Amino acid sequence: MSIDPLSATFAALADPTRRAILARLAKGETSVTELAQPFEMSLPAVTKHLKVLERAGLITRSREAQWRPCRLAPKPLKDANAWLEHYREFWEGSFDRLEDYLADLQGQKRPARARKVPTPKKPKRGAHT
Amino acid sequence: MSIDPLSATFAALADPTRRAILARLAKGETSVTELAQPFEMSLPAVTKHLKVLERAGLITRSREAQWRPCRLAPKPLKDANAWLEHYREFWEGSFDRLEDYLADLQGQKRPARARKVPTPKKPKRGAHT
DNA sequence: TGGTTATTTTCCCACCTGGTTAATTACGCC
DNA sequence: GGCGTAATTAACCAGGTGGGAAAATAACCA
Repeated sequence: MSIDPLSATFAALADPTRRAILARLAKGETSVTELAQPFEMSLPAVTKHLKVLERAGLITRSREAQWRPCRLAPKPLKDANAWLEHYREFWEGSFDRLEDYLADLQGQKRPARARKVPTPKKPKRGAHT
Repeated sequence: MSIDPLSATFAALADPTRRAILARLAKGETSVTELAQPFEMSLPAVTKHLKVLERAGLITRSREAQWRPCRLAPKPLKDANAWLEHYREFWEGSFDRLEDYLADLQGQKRPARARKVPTPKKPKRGAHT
């Protein structure tokens, strides 16, 4: 599995069953059986999902007699959000040089768009000193 | 692959290489070769990453002579953020009944925590009518 | 038409994932 | 100790993913 926590978090979130589990957990701590209730899958399958969530640090588990209740843990969600936040300016419409080539898109009939592609190493053939 | 877009998005974000590609793309559209530059991996490997990102709708590709420049697309990031936002109250410290059992955690020496586990089906044995 | 550059496709590999069923562990209770 | 409930582990399968090397495309240039 992924070494870095952020990858583990996103990987854990990349499954509808696990997201549903988190949604349910946001309403309060529950047992595995309770958690498995709304799904069509077997209990072991749910256990595996919980393990993924636990490895990602998204849930913590305690022991209460023979129950292992799960509780939502905030940190990974917070970290994931922090990463996304980093791009907020982007999806909200105002960017760095992004608006530059967005504007460019509008007027892509103009020959001015020639600078769009950085042309990384084209002139390497004879002038790369 | 995942049918639902959100899963596809999170799955795409669950890889450091792909996140690095997005970070680079946030600074401006570039070619595949340029994008592959900072990584140790082969060009085909990068192509595959781009395909994952494209399937998730995180990038769009155009054609500029023999280059297929990639551009960051905002929607999936926005949607992922919207999903996370849903939990913001949670990681920021004030929740529904969450604060209930968080407070409970603090005083877990008190026998009051007996209600912590919902005890889904325990009393079924003789008094479940 | 042939050459050069950019990128993708194909085929290969090892490994993780999501699911199954069957067996096993962990408690609490009587 | 033995039963019942909660949950996990084990073994297995299909399929996806991340990587590589080599070959194939695509588009421009001369």
